[in-house]
Amino acid sequence: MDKKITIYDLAKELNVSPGTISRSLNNHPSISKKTKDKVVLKANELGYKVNKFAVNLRTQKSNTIGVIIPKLNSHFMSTLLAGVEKVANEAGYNLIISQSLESVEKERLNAKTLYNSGVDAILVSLAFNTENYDHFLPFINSKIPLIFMDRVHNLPNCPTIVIDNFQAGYDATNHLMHQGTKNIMVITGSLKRNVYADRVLGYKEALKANGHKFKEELIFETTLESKSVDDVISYIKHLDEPVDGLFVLADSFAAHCIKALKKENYNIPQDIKVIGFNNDPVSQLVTPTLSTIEYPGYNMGLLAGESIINQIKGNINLQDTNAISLRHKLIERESSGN
Amino acid sequence: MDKKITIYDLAKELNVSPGTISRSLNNHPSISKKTKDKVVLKANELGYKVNKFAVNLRTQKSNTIGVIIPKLNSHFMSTLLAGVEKVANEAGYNLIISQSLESVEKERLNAKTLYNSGVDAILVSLAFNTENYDHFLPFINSKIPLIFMDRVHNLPNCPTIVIDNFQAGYDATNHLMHQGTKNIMVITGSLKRNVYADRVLGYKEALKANGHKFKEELIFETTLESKSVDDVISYIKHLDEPVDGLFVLADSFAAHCIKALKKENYNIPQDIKVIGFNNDPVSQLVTPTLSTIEYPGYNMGLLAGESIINQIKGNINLQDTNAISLRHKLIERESSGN
DNA sequence: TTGTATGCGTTATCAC
DNA sequence: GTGATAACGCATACAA
Repeated sequence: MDKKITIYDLAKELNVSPGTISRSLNNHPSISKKTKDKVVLKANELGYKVNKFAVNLRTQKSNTIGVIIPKLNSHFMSTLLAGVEKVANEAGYNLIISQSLESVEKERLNAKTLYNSGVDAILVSLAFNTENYDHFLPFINSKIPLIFMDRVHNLPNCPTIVIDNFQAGYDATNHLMHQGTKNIMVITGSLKRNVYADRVLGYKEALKANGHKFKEELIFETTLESKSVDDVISYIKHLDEPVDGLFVLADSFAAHCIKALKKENYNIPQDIKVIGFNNDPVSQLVTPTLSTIEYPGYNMGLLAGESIINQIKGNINLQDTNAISLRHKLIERESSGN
Repeated sequence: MDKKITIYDLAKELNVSPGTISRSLNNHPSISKKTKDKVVLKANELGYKVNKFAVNLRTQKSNTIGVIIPKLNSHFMSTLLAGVEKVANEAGYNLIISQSLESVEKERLNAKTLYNSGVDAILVSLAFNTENYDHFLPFINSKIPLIFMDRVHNLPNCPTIVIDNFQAGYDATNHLMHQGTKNIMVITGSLKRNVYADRVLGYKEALKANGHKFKEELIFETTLESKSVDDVISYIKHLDEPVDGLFVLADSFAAHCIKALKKENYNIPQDIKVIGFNNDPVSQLVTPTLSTIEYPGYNMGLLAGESIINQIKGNINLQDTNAISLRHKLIERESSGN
């Protein structure tokens, strides 16, 4: 375990050539079973371990997949990542994970670092404020597979994995209206991001379908961080026409809103019906329990992992899989009940 | 952006030797500023980018830190990781993250993979059921820095970063008793892990200090997964002497317990006072809000990152930092009130 | 089926 | 202050 032993050592030890050692270890078809067995045995005996650095240099591959996500410590993201990790791991790939912390600058830096690290592929979920996508060009130009997950953007040859946010927004809004709400406010994250923008579009469409008029002042854009709750509440309190429905595009923030509203003596769901998004564990733990849209984070991760590995290995038809859309589901709980 | 350009290309282009290029790019002191500038300029012009694979092979370093944690999708772990990532990133290190999913087998596999990947160091938080630590030996023998975070074990030359779980357990129990509880039950994760075992020790000590007798049947070991809540509740219901205090060693599980108890018509905190652990966001969102022990996950991550990088760079005295203990804090909320 | 030889792109040791 | 040159450890094209 002290000195590093190489294929040359094995070669000397067994009186064969280094090439034979290399081929044996890689299970190359042209090597006799006898030789292979001999080599593998000796390798184990001497505690041989391939030098990945050399392999990487030789093959110009790293067996590594880069990941850029906004935040590690959100339930959705870490669940998604757990899915990616599972698949990647089983396929023998390592994950290099970096977070943009919702800032383009950091995202740009991360992209550069990952590119320079020589990742074989990259998985991205965009930051709140990304509007320019040039930092992904190196990957595209170098034909390094790039897949967007959840927070996506259309770039040539970059598949996307999403849910139908438009339909989900529609479903949530529709549900609230069926429960009798007339004046539904939407609390959203950055509208630069498809996940939020599309849900808002769905919201608008649902209003229309139910014969309601869209009012700009009922869209409230925020960072969805807990500290912003007060802004939301005071905004709600000062609206001319009282809000009776709240569509919050993240469960964790919805939970904070519910808590703050209760403190202000609003009854949920009697005064205001609330629906969230994500089916975060917290949605079942708040009082009242939170209606929400189920969001298949883990499956999204699995799928992203599988897709990117297929792309690395080249066994995929890009045309076929330009956008994968997963199924969402409305979950009715107490916060939107009657 | 098409063809990869190397230091040889730059050398030819500028009529100097590859060595000079390399030195210039690495800001070697023996190179004249004039040459350096010239080289850097040309490098940018041609879009030169170092080949990390070659650098790694040459230096036998990867600028990469491996991480093994039980689960990505827990608030504490992802927060801790966010801290590590921040430090590592700033220091130019990449993180290769893998999860054991609370299984030794997977942990062992991950360790092997990371070792073979040639990580420069490794950060570990142990799985529930790890009892044999041989899979970490290769790192120790190869003098690859290894630091345990939170769920730790004492191995030679492997510093640990923890909180004082004994004291925290003591504090939590003591608090409950000061609130008037007489019969406190502990819901714990695997007692093979220091984080849980030490808290239970603290619990026992607090009992003793308050003149109470320890009863074995008041320790309930579980996976702390939400599906196990029913077992806990039915156990509680069938105890001879009614439980009036609950010390749950994870907030998320405590939240589930509270919910289940309320469903069984227990009043919290009147019938049973509850305290959790971690100060997970959910602790502020449940009703009643959950008393807990603040757990500095992010700081732990920062510290782990800093320590491991110091160790990689060799500027540290191992003796001095064999165990770093961070400060915890009791947070009193409604669930343990009067 | 196996051996030989070269190159992957750097860094580092000697020279000069 | 700069240039040659030899590793680093492996995979592979070409020979045999």
